[in-house]
Amino acid sequence: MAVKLNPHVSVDCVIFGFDGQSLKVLLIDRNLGLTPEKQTAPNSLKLPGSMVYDDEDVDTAAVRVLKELTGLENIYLQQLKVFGSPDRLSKKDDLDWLQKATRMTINRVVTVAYYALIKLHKAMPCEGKVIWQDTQNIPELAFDHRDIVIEGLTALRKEVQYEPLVFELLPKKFTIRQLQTLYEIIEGRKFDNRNFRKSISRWQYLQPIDEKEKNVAHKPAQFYRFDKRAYQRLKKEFFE
Amino acid sequence: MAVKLNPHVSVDCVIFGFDGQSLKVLLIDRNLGLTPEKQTAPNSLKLPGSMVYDDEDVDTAAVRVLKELTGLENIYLQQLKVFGSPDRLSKKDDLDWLQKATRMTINRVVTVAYYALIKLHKAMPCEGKVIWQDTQNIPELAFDHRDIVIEGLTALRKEVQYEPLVFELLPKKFTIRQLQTLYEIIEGRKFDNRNFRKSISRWQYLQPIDEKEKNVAHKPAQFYRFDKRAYQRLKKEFFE
DNA sequence: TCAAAAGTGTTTATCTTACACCCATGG
DNA sequence: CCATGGGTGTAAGATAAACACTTTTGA
Repeated sequence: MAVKLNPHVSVDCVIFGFDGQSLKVLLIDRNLGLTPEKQTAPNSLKLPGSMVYDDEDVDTAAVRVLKELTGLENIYLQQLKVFGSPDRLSKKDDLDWLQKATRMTINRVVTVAYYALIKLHKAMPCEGKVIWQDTQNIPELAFDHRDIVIEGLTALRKEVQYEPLVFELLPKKFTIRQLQTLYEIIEGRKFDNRNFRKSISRWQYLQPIDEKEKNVAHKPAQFYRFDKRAYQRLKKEFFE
Repeated sequence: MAVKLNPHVSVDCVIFGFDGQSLKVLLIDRNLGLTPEKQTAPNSLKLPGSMVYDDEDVDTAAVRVLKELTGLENIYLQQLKVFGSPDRLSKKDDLDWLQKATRMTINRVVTVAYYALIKLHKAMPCEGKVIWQDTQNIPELAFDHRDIVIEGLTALRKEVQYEPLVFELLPKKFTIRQLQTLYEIIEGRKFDNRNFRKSISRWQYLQPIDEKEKNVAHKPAQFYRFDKRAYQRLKKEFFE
């Protein structure tokens, strides 16, 4: 076999956000700002991503993509899966776009997919350039990015059972109702509010703060915060 | 930035086996069969792996490595994690070995790690060429392979909680005691035998067969088998 | 005073844990 | 007949699930 054995390596990020009503995923529209004749048809939406630079750690590349796009650092970020099929670039439009965008001759890209959780209200720097797509309804996307998003949703649904990931999606202060709604959306089922409150009342790292809702036409809700230090301490104790 | 952006991509497999007493991981000794002056010092042990061929799916490369090494197909195989630090090849011995083994000039390799579960008694084809290392005691290995093994153990311990992976490690017919021992080793804790039997008695996919132990100096144990079809049917029903 | 969401307890069923003895076999 | 591991049940505590009314606020 004549070997070249050097595919390009990229990272792609499935970035989740929660706006209070639904779970969203961040997509980039390749056509924004282009004249119609230059636009890519028909699947112009893609995940944010980048080639991995020479001498750059793969995980670091994912952090860089997040930073460049949202301006945020210290974001919850996990490797999801490698998508390494040789026919990932089989759609001609995608391949053309990639060659133009990178100004390189590219035959193959192996991508490392990540998923990230952000506090949506904080990520405003990227406003205008991006689309927050509802996860209930993911359209066809560029490359195999729709598969990647679905894989990300599956991973999130699994992990949320064992890790307090929801607090990465909620604002710093939040109500029990917001917390419950988020769990309901991610898990795709409803909870009894009393039983929900009972179960979370055992979470010592969930702490009421000295503040309530204002200007609401009903009994104002107590705000809570996630005490990350307490969580890490309790977790450590548990493993001893 | 002057970009080359084309690291080599490899796969490495953490292959677990269970011999009835302990959990083992398969390692390759690079020095076997070499004269002393040609040997790599001092960490000659490595994980089985390969470069990903041009036009070869990354997952397929992992399947190929398993097939070439053990002769086995249809092995339980999962992506574990990508190890993509640029200084993975920082040990000079490792880099030298790699250049010789591949006959290529290589600066960087991004590897996709997998973990696999095999029925140890079946994997005899690879006898002699490999070492089955006890997972209680993983020595320093080539590259970052020790980190990869530890990551594999962590993933196995987590997954075994939610998926019936143990049956991939046990022979086709096995006793409840073997099953319990395997869980105890993987999870690193002891179970009460009565409570263990009670909990697994609910597993409809665990079926007694018409055979018992022979030639044992005590009451012979009942053999059981894992009914994969039943498991998949029950799992499907559960999600509806 | 009404509408709207917040917050609160009890009962029942299920699951988990702790614990001790008889059974079948080979030597 | 003895040594060895196989196999069995019960009671107490913890957890999960079902279910309805009062409270506080703004309009």
